[in-house]
Amino acid sequence: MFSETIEWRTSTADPSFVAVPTIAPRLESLFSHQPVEQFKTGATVFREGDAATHVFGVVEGMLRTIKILAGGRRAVVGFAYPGDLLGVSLRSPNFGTAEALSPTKIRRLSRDQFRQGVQRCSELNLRLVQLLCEDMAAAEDRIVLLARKTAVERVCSLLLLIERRLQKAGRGGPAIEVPMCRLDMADYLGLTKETVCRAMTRLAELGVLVTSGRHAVLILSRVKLANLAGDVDGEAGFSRTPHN
Amino acid sequence: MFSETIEWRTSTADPSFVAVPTIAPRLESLFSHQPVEQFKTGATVFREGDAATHVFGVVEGMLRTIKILAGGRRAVVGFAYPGDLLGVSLRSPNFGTAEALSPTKIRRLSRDQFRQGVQRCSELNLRLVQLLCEDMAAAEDRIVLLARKTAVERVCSLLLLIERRLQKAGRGGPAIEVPMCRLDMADYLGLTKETVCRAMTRLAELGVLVTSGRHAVLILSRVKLANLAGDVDGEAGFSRTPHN
DNA sequence: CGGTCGGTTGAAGCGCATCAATCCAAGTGG
DNA sequence: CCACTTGGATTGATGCGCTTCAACCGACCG
Repeated sequence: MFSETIEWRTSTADPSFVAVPTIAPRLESLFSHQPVEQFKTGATVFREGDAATHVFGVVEGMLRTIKILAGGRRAVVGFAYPGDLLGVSLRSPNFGTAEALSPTKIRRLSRDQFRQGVQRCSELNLRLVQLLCEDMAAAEDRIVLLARKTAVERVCSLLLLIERRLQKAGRGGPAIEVPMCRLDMADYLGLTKETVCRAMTRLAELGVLVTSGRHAVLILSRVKLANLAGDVDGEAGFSRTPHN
Repeated sequence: MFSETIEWRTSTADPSFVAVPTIAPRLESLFSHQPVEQFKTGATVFREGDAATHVFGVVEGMLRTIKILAGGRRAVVGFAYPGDLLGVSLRSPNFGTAEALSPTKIRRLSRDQFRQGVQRCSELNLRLVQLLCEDMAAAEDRIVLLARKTAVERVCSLLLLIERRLQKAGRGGPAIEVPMCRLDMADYLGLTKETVCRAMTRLAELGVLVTSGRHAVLILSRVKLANLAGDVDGEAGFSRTPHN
C-alpha cells in the first residue's frame, strides 16, 4: 500500500487515549462471564438521558461517545477501543450517547455488580483508580488542545494519539489506521470536517504523511508530526507576560 | 452593593466544578496532621516538569493549574477551591503548573502516603473513585464547552459553574464572587480577555447580570443565564444530519 | 453502471484574536 | 486624605483562521 523511505522512532511520552484506556491487570475479568452483545455500525449502545445503569467493556470494534447541545451542535467526547471501559464515570442520568463506529462487540455489567466486584479485590480497585487517573490526564491534554491549539496542531495531536494507541496494542509502526470518519475527527477536535480535510492535505504537502484511501495514513516523519502538534518540546515555549 | 428585583431558583443539575471538587466524607482527614503552608498571590505551588511527588489539599484561598504550549500560549486547566485536592491524577513528571490565585494555604502529602492512607480504608477508596468520576464528568462538560460553544455560552457556563460551586459551599444566592481575573477566565475558556469582557458586557446589556467592580457579579436572571449557556434544556436540540 | 455517501476543494463570511487606546480601581507615598 | 502610580478592565478598529455554503470527486454497493 505504501512504499517510501521514512524516518521512525519509538515514542518517549505516553499520554493515554480518550475514554478509558487499556485494562492492564484484569478489570476485564469482571466482564468475562457476561454475554457478548453485537452492535452494527451506527447503532446506539446507550443514549443521553437514559438511566446510567451499566458499565460497558469493548470486546471488539469501536465506539464513540457524543454529546449534543443547543442548535444540534455535536461533540465527540471520546472514542473507545477494544479493552476500554465505558460508563465508569457517567452521571445518572447519562449525559452522553454511545454509538458503534464499526461492527462492535461489547459486554456489560450493572453498576452495582461492577462496584461490588471492584471492592472485593484491592488490586482491581487500585487499577480502577489508575485508569481514572490516566483518563483525567488525557482529558486535560484534550482541554489544552481545544482551548489553544490550531487546526493543524489538533489533527497532528489526534494522529499521534492514534499512533500511540496502536503501538500500545502492539500494532506500532508508521502505517496507521484512522478508524473514524472525518466528521467524527472534526467533532472530536472541535473543528469542521472541511478543516480537518485541509489540515490533512497540508500535512501531506509538508511531507509529514501520505494518505491512502479514507482511513490509511503513512507517517513519513514522526518527528515533524510531533513538532507540529504544538506541545512544548525542548525547542518552543517562550516566556509570556503572565498578566495584562 | 446591589439593589434590584431579581428572579431566582435553585439549580436542578449538578455537574461539578473543575480540578477535584469537594472532599465530602473525609479524604481531608489524611491531611489533617500535615503542616499548613502559605503561598502569596501568584506564587508557584508546583511547576511543570517537576517530579510529581505530592498530593495537595487546598485549605484556604484558591489555586489555578496551567499548562503552556509552543509559542507561549497558556491554558488554565482548572481552578481549585478550598476542600479540593490537587495532584491526584498527575503524571510524573508533572504536566502542569499550580499557582496561587490569592493568598492560599495548603497541606501536602507524599503520593505514597496518600496511596497508603486511601488503601487502608475502603470508604476513603470509594470516595476517591467518586471524586475522580466527578472530575471526569466535569472534564467532559469542559470538552464540550471548548469544542462547540460560543464565547457568550462559555462565559455563561463558567458563571453557572461558579454559582453552583458557591451554592455547594453554602454561599448560594444571586450575588456571586468571580475570584479570578479576566485573563484566567479567558485561558480557562479558550478565549482572550477582551472577548470575555465583551461577553460580560453583552450579558449586562441583555439584563442577565450586573457587575460591580472586577469580581462581583449579581445574576439578575438565572433562567436566562442557563438558557444562554448552550446546553440542551427542554427547548433546544434539533436533529442534525449525523454524517455528510 | 448509476446512486449514494463520505471526502475534497474552492469562495465568501463571520466570530474571535490582535493591536491599540483609554478607563478605572486599588494601592502607595507624600 | 489626596495626587500619583500601576495593572487589570474595557472599548474600539482591524485582520485572520476557521466556518459555512457550494460544487465536485471518488470509492463502494446494489
